[in-house]
Amino acid sequence: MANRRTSPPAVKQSPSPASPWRASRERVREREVKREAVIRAAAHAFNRKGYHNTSLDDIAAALDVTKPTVYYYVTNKEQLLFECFVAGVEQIRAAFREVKQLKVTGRERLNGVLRHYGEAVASEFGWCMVRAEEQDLSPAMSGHIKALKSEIDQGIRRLIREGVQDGSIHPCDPKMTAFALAGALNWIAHWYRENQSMTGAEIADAFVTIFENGLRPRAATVSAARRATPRRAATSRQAATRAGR
Amino acid sequence: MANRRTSPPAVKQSPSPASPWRASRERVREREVKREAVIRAAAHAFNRKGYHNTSLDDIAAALDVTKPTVYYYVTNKEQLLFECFVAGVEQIRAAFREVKQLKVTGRERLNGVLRHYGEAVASEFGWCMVRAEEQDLSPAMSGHIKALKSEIDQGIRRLIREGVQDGSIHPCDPKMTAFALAGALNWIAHWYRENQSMTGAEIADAFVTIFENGLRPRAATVSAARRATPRRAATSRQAATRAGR
DNA sequence: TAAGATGGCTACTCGCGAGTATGGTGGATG
DNA sequence: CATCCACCATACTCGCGAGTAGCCATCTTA
Repeated sequence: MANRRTSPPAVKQSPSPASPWRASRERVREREVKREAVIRAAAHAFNRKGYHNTSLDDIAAALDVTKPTVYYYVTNKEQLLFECFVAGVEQIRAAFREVKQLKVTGRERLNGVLRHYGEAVASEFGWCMVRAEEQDLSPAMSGHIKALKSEIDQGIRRLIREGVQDGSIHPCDPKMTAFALAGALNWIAHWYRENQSMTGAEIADAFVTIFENGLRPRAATVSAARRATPRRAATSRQAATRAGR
Repeated sequence: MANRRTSPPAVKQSPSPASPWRASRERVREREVKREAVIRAAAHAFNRKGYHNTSLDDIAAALDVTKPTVYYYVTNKEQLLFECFVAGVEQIRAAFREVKQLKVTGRERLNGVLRHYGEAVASEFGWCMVRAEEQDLSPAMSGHIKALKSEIDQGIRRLIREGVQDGSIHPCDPKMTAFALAGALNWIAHWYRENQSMTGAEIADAFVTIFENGLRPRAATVSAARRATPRRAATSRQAATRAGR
């Protein structure tokens, strides 16, 4: 029941071009594409108008189809929200896995996760991930969501503890600090919209810099000269995180 | 239409104890008490179950009355949310007024506001203040709310700028910093519930400390010794904030 | 070309919840 | 005592939106 992706392993190469299975596999793939389009349309609508103010007719209209068509791909509205949530959270879990490899200080690993976290929140699934309310979902799915959220929270706390241990993070209460950091990033979903002057990555960078420094002025080590080139940290990061640019 | 409190100036002393107006004034006062009880009950319900999952029958039941009674005191559900929002936001505006008097550094004034802010978010109206969605309200009220939110945002940015100017705050982008700080505090409304191990004030204190220090370790000035007595700031503050430092 | 599978649409049901019409009670006022 | 008003309940209306029943078109496979 949980896994409805009944598609076979689905190798990419087609050994016999005229295989009678080709058309069938093509159909399965197209179905999955359409299904994902429904999820994305839902995320987009939830983003703009909120979960409760979005009807399935709205979502269907955005796809130029009718409501029963949407129900052909998902079982109900609740599941739609859940899938959006999972899509968003998966980006963050990936960030944790990625960072786990690196052998740097705890603070740097934490920063890496926070940057991905911020980007994910600013992405199209950010709203759903952040604002999926337990009250809006059945107990079963609410449990799933709470577990996933807790996993992320614990992961952040762990990174904080490790950073404090290795001296790269100022001594602090891991629980409260995790709440503060995650809260600031989560809130991005409330005010950020595409077509803003900054990208999600830029905002995440800015936040990480703020968290690092704190409000109280620093000694001369990091002087005001840093403000002129705040992108320094960013550029050195780009190569590390997403193997690119 | 906007101001429905038609009660007269309502002086407290009653010159003629047997005045024929006494009963009338008493009634007006009782009506206001009941009206506020409705608002509080609504805030409580919104807090627990969310705005959309709370029916006016729920609110009425919590007060042991019926729905028409609720409608006798408020015009509609939307106004109910709006009043809760205003009640929450008023606490924060009060914090700004209070802090305006003090002649201390910008950072200290900012901290004062942030502490009140955090307390307000953790209070019973916190949820409504933080989560009043523009989409759930009519354009008119949505405009009101946006204006009030913007006022607070601008106030925080101003304090940050002043702190940077007087050297009490590390140079930073006021806009992004304000978003980060307010976001972290706003998020408290999502996870904090009464009967928690910490009070709202304690959480606000913890957050302010985290913001001040930042993640990167500080020089010996503020050493790990601070961690042993994190409540120091709290107790010394209690007398300060309410009734003025 | 027949038979089935797949995908989609039209046209419903149905419950929930916001908001209301109307009537009754009890206390203050003449 | 008659009346009026404040307050509250019973018993509705009514629209919206989630979810469904059942039919039609098209494509696949034999």
